[in-house]
Amino acid sequence: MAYWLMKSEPSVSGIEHLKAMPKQRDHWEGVRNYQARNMMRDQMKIGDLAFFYHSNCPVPGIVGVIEIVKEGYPDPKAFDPQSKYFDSKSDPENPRWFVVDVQLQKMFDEVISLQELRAQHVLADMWILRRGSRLSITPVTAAEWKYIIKMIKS
DNA sequence: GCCAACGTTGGC
DNA sequence: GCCAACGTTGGC
Repeated sequence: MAYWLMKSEPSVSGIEHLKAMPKQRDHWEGVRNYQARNMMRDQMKIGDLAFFYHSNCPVPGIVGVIEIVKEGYPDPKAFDPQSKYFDSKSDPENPRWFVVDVQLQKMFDEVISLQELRAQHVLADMWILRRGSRLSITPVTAAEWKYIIKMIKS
């Protein structure tokens, strides 16, 4: 079983949006980066857990835990000309973009902020904390996962 | 294949 | 809004 961190902008689709969905479940749409695509298409497995990260907002940080409940399949929005995620170069016969389905497992009472994460020296090598890191889906090690889980404020 | 120009991300 | 760091595009 693997661990991940998945970024989303709360103004576009934050954890509250997922919480409001039927069964608190939704597909993770709109990823248009090949590295992140490859992870969704090839590596994410049912039962994997991911941190839900809010980016580009007043207090960026980890706001909850989600579980992968359906493995990679073509992103339907890439074929929908009405969608902002439409990609004319994505051929249904050979899809370019993929999604996974996720389900909310835990929403934290308080955000574990980027600032707090940066203050933990043991997390210095974490992907999200590396300089210039922009990738929207990144792997998390088991050690990082365990450490961050202990930072949840109850 | 190189690389300049451009677009995007995302913290601050 | 600024801007550093990346990723993508397209001419050559």
